[in-house]
Order: sequence, then C-alpha cells, then structure tokens
Amino acid sequence: MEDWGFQDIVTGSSGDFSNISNTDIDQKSFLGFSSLQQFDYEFVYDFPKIFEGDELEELYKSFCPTVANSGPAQTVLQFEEESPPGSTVIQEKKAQCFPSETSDSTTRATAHKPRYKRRKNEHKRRVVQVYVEGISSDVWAWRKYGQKPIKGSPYPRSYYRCSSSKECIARKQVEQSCTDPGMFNITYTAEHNHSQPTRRNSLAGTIRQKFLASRSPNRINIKLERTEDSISCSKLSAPFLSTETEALLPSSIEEDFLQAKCNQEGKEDDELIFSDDFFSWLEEFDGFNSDTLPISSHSSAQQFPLSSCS
DNA sequence: CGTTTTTGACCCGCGC
DNA sequence: GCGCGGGTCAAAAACG
Repeated sequence: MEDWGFQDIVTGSSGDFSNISNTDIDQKSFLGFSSLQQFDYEFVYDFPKIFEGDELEELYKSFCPTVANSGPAQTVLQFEEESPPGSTVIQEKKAQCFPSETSDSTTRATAHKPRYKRRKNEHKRRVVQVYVEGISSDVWAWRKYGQKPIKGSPYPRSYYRCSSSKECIARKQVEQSCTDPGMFNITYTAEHNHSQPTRRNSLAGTIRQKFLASRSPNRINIKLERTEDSISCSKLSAPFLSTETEALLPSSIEEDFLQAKCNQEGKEDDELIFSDDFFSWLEEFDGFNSDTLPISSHSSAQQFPLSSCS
C-alpha cells in the first residue's frame, strides 16, 4: 500500500504537488486552512437545498452521529449534481474545499453542469470532510470494490459499497485531501435501502490503521509561512491525529527547528525530522488557532529564510 | 472458511 | 472513431 506511505504525505515538494508551483502550494495550503477553520465552526453550508429544513441534518446525523455533538473534526458539504448555470456558490465552495480540483480551468470550465450523464445510481451526492480519527463516526459497513488514481491528485480514490445488503445501492468514495493529508474527502452516493447496518463497520478502523501504520513517528507534514518579522508553522496533519490542524511556532523552539533544518541538509522544508520534544510541544498546542495564539516574533531574523541554513 | 481487499480488465460518457 | 478519465467488475489474494 505505497499509496498510504507517509513519505508520500510528507514530501509535498517531491510528489504531492508536482503539478503546481511552490508558491501555489503555500497559497493553496493556507487558503485551505482558512476555509477549514471556518468550516470548523460552521460546518454545514447553505448549498442549494436538496432536503428541506431539518431533513438534511437528520440525514447526515444518521451517517455521522458525532457531528451534532462536537463537529470540529468534520465538515459536511452537499453538492447538487445538476446545478443551474451560474450557481457560482457551489463552485466557490468547491474551490475552497478542493483547490486542486478547481485549479484546472480546462477541465472545470463546465463545472456548473454535470460532466457525464447520470448513471442509474447517481442521484444525490454528499461530500464530507473528515479527519482520520473522525472516520469512525461512520456506522455503516462498507466493502471496498475499487481504487483508481485520480488525475491531479497524488492520492487514489477508493470506492466502497454497502456490505450489509447486496440490494443496497449506497456508495461511498474516500479520497485523501491534497491540501491536508490528514483529512479525507468522503463522497456518499445514493442512500441505504435499509434502516440500520447489519454488522459493524470495519472500514473506519482499516483506514485509521493504515494511516497510523504509514505515519513515521519522526515525521510531520508541516508548512512554513514567513512574514517580515515572524514565522508561522502549520501542521497539515496532526502528528497524533488530534482534531486541530494548525499550530504556530513560537520563538522558544526556533532553535530546535533550525537544528532540525541543519540536520536535514538538502531536504525540503516539509521533510524535516523533528525531535520528540518538538512533537511534545506541538501536541500541547492542539486546541489553539491562529486567532487566539499570537504570531511569534523572533529576534534572529537573519536565520531566516530557512533555506539559508546550510 | 466467510469476508474483505487488491488489482487489472472492462465499461461508459465525453471531448476532439 | 478514438483516447481519456472516472466508475465498476471479478478473480485471486489476504485477512480474521
């Protein structure tokens, strides 16, 4: 399962984002973060309604019962398959959620209308963004029946069908996010024709197990952003799978950070190997966000940009 | 031994 | 008609 290799997750510059420039990576990553943070607090968006009133809420509660209680780890989106022309809201929301999918103007020029005619079981689609630890909130049992590489994405898309009943046409697609490898975009197609799963879901545990197995304990997918007098350090996927995805790097650990940089000469910024102390520190910052945590300023500005460390 | 995953082949709609 | 990309099938392998 090399597709799940954490090396692939970490080495963004060597493969994950091979089709876009480094500048694009930073912009897209942080645009994505901005959006996701919004999602954390407003995780249900006002897309064109397929369901009325509380019906939608009840529907996705049935899929993700923890959403109603906590929510921060999940984002529930809903796209209508046959959107009217000019339904730019959907396109904008899609651009926020899946920048890599919308970056290709040639393939997305007609995004307002279905690319293909509907197949028999393509009626409704719901898109859920969920962190790996939130996958367990899916109570249904699924059986994988296919996997395909997706153009423009470094991660394959997996196809699942309901394993509770042969007659059930419910489908599920799982795709790792380009901008945050710790997040998964899950698309539900059609609905279950039975009220409850007849067996426990094993898919969630499988995905989580593979993600954990693929994660090197000494690596973290990290993105740096500099301003004139500060540096921010963002986790693209939490090293211990916590729900928060962003942390800032205070001046107190800059030395540690620079040491890691110097020990990894020739590596890209997001390939850095950090000490256990760094991980411990980073973990403590779960629960913070850029609004509550002050941007760190550092006195040794000459040590940055980081590429100057050799 | 039943269930699930893997994976290459196949199918389908679309653009050229 | 042909090639491409996405979705599905199905046989073999792996899993529990």
